Amino acid sequence: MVKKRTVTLKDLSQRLNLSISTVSRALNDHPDISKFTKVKVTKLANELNYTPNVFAKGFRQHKSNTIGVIVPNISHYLTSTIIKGILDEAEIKGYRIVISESNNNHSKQTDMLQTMVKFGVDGILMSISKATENVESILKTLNNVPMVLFDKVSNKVPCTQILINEEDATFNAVEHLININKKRIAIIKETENSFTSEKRYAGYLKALRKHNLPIDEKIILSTEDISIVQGKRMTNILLSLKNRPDAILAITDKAAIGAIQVLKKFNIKIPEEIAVIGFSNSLSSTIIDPKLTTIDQPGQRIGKIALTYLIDEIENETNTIINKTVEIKTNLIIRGSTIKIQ
Amino acid sequence: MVKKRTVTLKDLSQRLNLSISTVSRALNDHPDISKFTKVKVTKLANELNYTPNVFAKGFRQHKSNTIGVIVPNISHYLTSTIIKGILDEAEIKGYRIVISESNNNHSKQTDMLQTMVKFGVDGILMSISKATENVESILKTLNNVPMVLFDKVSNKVPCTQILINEEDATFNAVEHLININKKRIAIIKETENSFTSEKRYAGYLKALRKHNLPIDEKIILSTEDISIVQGKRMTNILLSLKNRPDAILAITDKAAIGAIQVLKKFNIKIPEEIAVIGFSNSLSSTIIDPKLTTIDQPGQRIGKIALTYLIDEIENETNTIINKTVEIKTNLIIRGSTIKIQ
DNA sequence: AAATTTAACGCAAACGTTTGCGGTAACGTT
DNA sequence: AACGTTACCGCAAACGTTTGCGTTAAATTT
Repeated sequence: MVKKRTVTLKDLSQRLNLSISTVSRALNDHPDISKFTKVKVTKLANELNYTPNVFAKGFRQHKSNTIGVIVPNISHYLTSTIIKGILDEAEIKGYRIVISESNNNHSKQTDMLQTMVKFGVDGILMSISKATENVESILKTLNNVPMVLFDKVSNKVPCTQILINEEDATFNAVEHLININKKRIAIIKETENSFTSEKRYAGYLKALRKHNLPIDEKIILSTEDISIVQGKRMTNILLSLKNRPDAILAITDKAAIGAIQVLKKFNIKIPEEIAVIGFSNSLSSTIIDPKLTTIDQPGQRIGKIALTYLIDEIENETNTIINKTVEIKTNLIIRGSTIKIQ
Repeated sequence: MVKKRTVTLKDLSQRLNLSISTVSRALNDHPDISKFTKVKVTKLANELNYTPNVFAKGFRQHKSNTIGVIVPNISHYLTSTIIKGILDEAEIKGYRIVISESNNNHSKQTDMLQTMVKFGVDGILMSISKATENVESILKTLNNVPMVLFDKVSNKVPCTQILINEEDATFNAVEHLININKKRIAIIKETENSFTSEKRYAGYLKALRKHNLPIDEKIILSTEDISIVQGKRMTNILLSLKNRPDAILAITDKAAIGAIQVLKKFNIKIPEEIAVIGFSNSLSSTIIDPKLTTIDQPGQRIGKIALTYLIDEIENETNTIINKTVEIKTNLIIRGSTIKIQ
């Protein structure tokens, strides 16, 4: 089977006795071309199934209509949901999406960035790996390609950032716990180098202070990698305290699920004895029993908005670095882990 | 901030008093070039941070080093895991991955395919949308670009297919149920147009026949969209039977989880009264209580293997359509929903 | 010493598009 | 009648790379 020759502008021009430039302009709806030739050209182009050679095009105009997405781990539920939003919006706007995973590895992240820039992406959408120290290296390899950060962001990087209002979100969650009469609220968070975790922690503190609740270091637990097993471990620690908490706010659904599993193991009544709140509204949060009260992050919206802002920067190339922060509202989803539902 | 001029072969050639072609050949390790000039050229290229213009390159050699991935829904756990495997392998082999979602929409799938081919991908990795009727349209738009199918495949499309051994997998699952002394095993499957569902159903039938168990249409249930709610609905139907099953094999973890939730609601003992098996080993399967016995599909391996085969076809362009089927072994993960664990 | 081979390099075309510039008619304006 | 406009269209260069072919000088063979 021979590789079918693709039809080019030259082919069209020869068949129509027109110049290549005229055909090109006709297809691009240039004002210099008469209505008559335009329809003639587009008609034949359709018939012959002409498609412009993207390489020649990109080559000429230094534009690929492609944007690169870099995430730590694509199989995280929120991440894949955000990507879904990005893909949807990209299709509408006529952009292609190339994806890479950084696996939370900083040097790999820089590599991916470089590969993408070399590849000629028009812009970058990134959720940065934790502990991204070397911000300068990012900017250098970026080489003026516009970028917007989402989800995992860092205010150290000068570019627009799409993130949920972490602080408000946890603040509301804690107030919800206080409303159901909880007075000793533990938190399971990440170690300090996580930007989002710190924000959430700030919301936690703010709520406690507002309601004049004591802040007890004993029930403020941090872990490096926040997973189900870590959630279990932390919960075991909390249960070993003489003065147990009456609620656990986990910075992550996974940790919250680990917490619930441990509480169930010890036959501790949820939410009567200890209530639990997670963060993300992941699939699992509706599967665990009792269902998990959690904070919904609208993944698809985040993705859509991030891409919208990026394309805006690309197409109105102001060539100045925009450094704005867009906060997305979240929603507290109240379920059985905080309020008994019959 | 001015857009930095990128350094080209011409720049290198001028600085070195060499011709462009010599520089090009030197960088590509052409035998015609002396060792001496080669090191001279590569040295300067590194110093000036030369990177070849991908557009010019792709333009010249009609190769993009990019492969397109089309999946129905990226936020399905197995799908995102497979993509993870693809990304890993792509990085090793030096390929870029562009991703699109078909949303199980056939015409959209054709569109994506066309966009990617136009974009100049070197090959396509696809998990086809259900009810892909028009196979010819796929082949036509494919235009000789190699493709391999994974996960959701179709033997109607002539190309290599990577899939798990659905039939064996369910066969083993059913035998496991029989081993724990279950005699009346229900199945919740998809309607006929799902290739994988039919394969799994075949394994179910095979196991029943082998062990001389009756096949009862009443406990063979089909649904269009196989989700948690459908799992619940089907389970309610099963429970309304005079002659209830003593085990439920769901074609999907989601449906199995729906089943467990309904069984728990009616205080039916799992697995003593009714055992449950799912399919996929999704995250949720370890979160539901009791944990779900399920069939593990090694997503990352599937992705890795699919890409490996595709690249093989791309690089040894035999130009003949390869039509082989690669079956990946699965693993039955036995958990609390079939065997009581203390 | 002449002829042939070999090693190393340069010339220039080609890939398909876009676009600045120039050209030619036809038309309208003084 | 001479001039300026306008509407359309073509010429040709340019983007950066690869590659067939030609060239030259040195090395080798006869």
